[in-house]
Amino acid sequence: MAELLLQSIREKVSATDEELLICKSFFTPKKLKKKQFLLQEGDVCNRMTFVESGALFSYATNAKGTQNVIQVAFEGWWISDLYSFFTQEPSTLNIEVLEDAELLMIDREQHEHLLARVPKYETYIRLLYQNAYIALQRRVESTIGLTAEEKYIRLLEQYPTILQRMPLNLVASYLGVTPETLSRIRKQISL
Amino acid sequence: MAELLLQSIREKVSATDEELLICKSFFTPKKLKKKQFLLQEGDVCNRMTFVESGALFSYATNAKGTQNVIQVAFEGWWISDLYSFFTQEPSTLNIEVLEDAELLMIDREQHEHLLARVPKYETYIRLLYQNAYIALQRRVESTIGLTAEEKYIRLLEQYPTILQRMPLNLVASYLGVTPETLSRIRKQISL
DNA sequence: TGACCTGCTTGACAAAGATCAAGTCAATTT
DNA sequence: AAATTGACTTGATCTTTGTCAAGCAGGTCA
Repeated sequence: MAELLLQSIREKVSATDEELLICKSFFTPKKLKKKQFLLQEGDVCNRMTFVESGALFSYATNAKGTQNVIQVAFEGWWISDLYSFFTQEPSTLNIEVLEDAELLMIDREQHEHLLARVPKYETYIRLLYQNAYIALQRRVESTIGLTAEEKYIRLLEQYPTILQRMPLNLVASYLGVTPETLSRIRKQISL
Repeated sequence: MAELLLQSIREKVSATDEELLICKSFFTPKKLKKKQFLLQEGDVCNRMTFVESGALFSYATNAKGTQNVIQVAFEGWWISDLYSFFTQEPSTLNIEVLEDAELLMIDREQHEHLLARVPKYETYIRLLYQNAYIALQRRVESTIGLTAEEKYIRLLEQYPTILQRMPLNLVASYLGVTPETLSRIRKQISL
């Protein structure tokens, strides 16, 4: 049940079968159903999670009570609140299941052990962060520099999957606009 | 001339003096004056840069021709266009000097060599990315979820330095608002 | 079957922020 | 000293987006 994780590691580093098996042994599987929570605001995030199948999303709730979608993770991606994970402070995020999911989880201690024991794992994690950072920076660029319509079009181009698998109110929240505005933008574009 | 870099490494990992010297030997120093460019849109970013002193900022230019500040790097921080650095595609960003700066630069080949030769360096880089990712995620959260005024106040709280060392039009651009709006917000708050 | 969600759309109106144009003040240039 | 430039502010107006209220279609539940 860790095919995707091992594949993800192999894509980024050249690990031996033995190293892969060691990695695998550090993870705990878990299944969650749609609408269940992997993390709730106020709790400490004590695991990093790899999505083997299904989909999850993380969001923050602002002063007005509106959800802001921070991240969406489909199969093959990781999700967690790294801030809470590393500081051990209570999280300000919720992580909710979007589609029934099979997960692989690793706690902080095991993560540290694995980093020390398998250098290839450290390289894998470094490359993960690197790519995640680059992707986020592009998101910041489009968030601060584009109109709602431009942001939507860019999302369509870059992550068409998101739109096929997420309800539009979450897409709106990911873009930082209201569902009404997104609805009007879509109408506008289709004409 | 690499005191800050070595200090930054020591803060994150326990490296021996020998390891630190090896790291240092892989970097090339360079000085740039205010308003000079470290990278121009269209060029490939072939170095990662550590700021020993001074300050730089990176920005993208959108369709309307407005600058969008992506990152600001004061002494002790890194700056580069990682997307271009790793893909070797032309950059869409400019990196400009905000205050006369002393830099330490490493090209991609040297970076790979150093990662392979000094495992502590890899750990250092991993932790850098990790922290940068966490910080960016918080920026995304405030960018999509808050009003202009709330964003400004949060910036004041989290990075008061930025406001003391950056002209307000760049702060506005960092926040994704016009200089006029920022000016009115500041007036509003001070009353 | 009917009541009830959920996801999405539409309309009227309000608010936030952008744009355009002008003006101030201090620092720099000539 | 006069002219220029850069950083910032102000006012009037326009555009974009948010808010509130309502409605609809499809799926689910009892």
